[in-house]
Formats: sequence, structure tokens, C-alpha cells
Amino acid sequence: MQITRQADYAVRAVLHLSKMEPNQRAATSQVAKEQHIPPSFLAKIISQLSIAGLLHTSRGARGGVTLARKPENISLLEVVEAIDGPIMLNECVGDSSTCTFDEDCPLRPVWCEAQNELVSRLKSTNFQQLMEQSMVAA
Amino acid sequence: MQITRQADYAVRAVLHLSKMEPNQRAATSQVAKEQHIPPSFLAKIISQLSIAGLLHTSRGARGGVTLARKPENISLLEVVEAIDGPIMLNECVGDSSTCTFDEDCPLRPVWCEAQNELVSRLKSTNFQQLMEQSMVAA
DNA sequence: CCAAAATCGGAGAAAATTGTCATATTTGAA
DNA sequence: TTCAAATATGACAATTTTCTCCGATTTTGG
Repeated sequence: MQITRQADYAVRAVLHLSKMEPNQRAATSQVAKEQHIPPSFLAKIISQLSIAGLLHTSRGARGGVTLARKPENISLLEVVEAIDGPIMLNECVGDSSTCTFDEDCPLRPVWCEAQNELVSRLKSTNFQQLMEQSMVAA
Repeated sequence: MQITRQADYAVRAVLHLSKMEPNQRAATSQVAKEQHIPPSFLAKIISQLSIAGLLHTSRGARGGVTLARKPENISLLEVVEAIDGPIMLNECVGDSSTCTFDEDCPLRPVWCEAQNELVSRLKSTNFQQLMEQSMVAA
């Protein structure tokens, strides 16, 4: 019942990029160093985020990574799900056919509701907000 | 980001026991068969629930398993945490020392709040409620 | 005594997670 | 053009988690 470390890394990386000037690129290795993430591990994570359309990457000298959208248009949920896949609190949520419970299962609604609550909270949190949070605190 | 199947099994087992007459014992093997759970796997789960004080077990012929309390006094959270351990949406929740983020991390509060929401929901759901749900449906 | 039932412990297989490494490819700039 | 910087990609290894089964032991009612 935990997000993976990969997802945590991804979130931190995106937050890091959010704090930069728009249109300015950062090298993966630089982000890795500042956020204490194994560099070659982060490279893969960034690749996935790029495939998911959250980042733009450019190769070669002076290449690097930028956000594909403004921070306020990227939600925490998107980043987490881009790495960990869809949030699913229990197997039966989403695929009800796996539920072998008696007639109809009283547990499924509970998990569904809890999950919806969690998902909508993550969806409504964007990186502009997070950024401002850390600015205020600093 | 999912409860383990063990926890799911545990919940189902407790719900099954909730439906029985008070003070009536059920054999683990019986519960396993009716809930489609591998018997020897369930045995271990039940053992853990017993250690956690949620069930009473008695050995020997005519032995079996009963709830240690009335269904309305057992929460979904207790059963899940007895098996999976405390719910922790991210590593940094609970142990903030593992967070290596800049000064102070704007992410932690988000995870904490989401987690609290989830936990309190599971805490406020007891097995009496769940049982009534399935009775109504049937 | 005997059969039923939990208890205990471990073996191990399968899958996911985390991380490393090497190599290829692209690209800006000297 | 050549070099260095940077991403892309795939193989692979270590570790942890998850899932399952099995056998030996202990307990207890009849």
C-alpha cells in the first residue's frame, strides 16, 4: 500500500523541473544529483515520463529535459500513474470479475469509494501549488 | 498501491466469521473452501489475526475460529493493518528522516493528508456494516 | 487411543522492485 | 569534422515482496 520509489522519484523530478525557468533545460544527471536519485535509474524514469507526454527531452550536447506543459497543468496523479500505472486499492476494483465472493461483494464499494477519494485528491493537486508551497516554506 | 491479497483474504475471512452465529466456531478449512482461499495460506493469515487479537482460535477436535469481538467493534483498518502493517502511502510519511528533499518537502503534507483520509475511512468501516450491506443485497 | 484441528516453521517459486552497466544514437559547438 | 555531452535502450543482477504448499507438532473432544 505504497507508491513505488520510482514514482516518488518521478514526482520529485517533475517538481524540480517546475522550479526552473520555462524553456530552460536540465540534464538528467543534474537533477539526479540534486535530488539524490541514482542517475541511470532516473534516466529511465524520465524516459517513461516523456513517453507519457509529460516531459520533452532533447538529445545531444546542451540537450536535456523540460516540462511539456505548465506546472499548473500537471497533476500529481498523472505523474504517479505514468510510472506506477493506474491506482487500484484492491484487485476487485476495476475488474469485478476477479471477485469470487458469495453473491455480490459488500467490500467492493468500500474500496471503490476510498480509491475515488484518493484519486481525486491527487488529481486536484498540481505542481504549481506544490511549487508555491515550497517557496513559501523557504 | 494496493493492499496485498493476504489482506484481502483476511478481510473476507473476518466477514465470513461475522456472518456466523456468535460463539459458533468455524474450521479454517471450511472458511477457505467457501471463500476460495488456499487453505494452508489462510491458516497463516488466521494465525496472524489471532496474534493481533482479532480472532480466538481453539485447537483440537471441534476446535476452530471465532471473532474476538463483536463485528461492530472490528474495523476494516484493523484487519488490513494486522496483515499488511501500517498503511503508508509513501516512505516519507511516518519517517520524515528518509526525505532528502531540499529544505523542507512540499510533498509530505500531501501524502499525509491523503493517507489520513484513507485511514479514517477504513477505521470508520466496521464489519457489522459490511454484513448488513451484503444481507440487504442478498 | 484416535481423529480433527490449530500451530509452527520452513522451502521455494514467481513476480515486482530497484539498481547497474554497456552500448548506441543524437546533436551542439569548438 | 570531430569531440564531448546528452538521451535511448536493452540486458542483467540483487533484493525484496508476494504467494503457495508441505510436513511435523501440539492440542483436545469423544
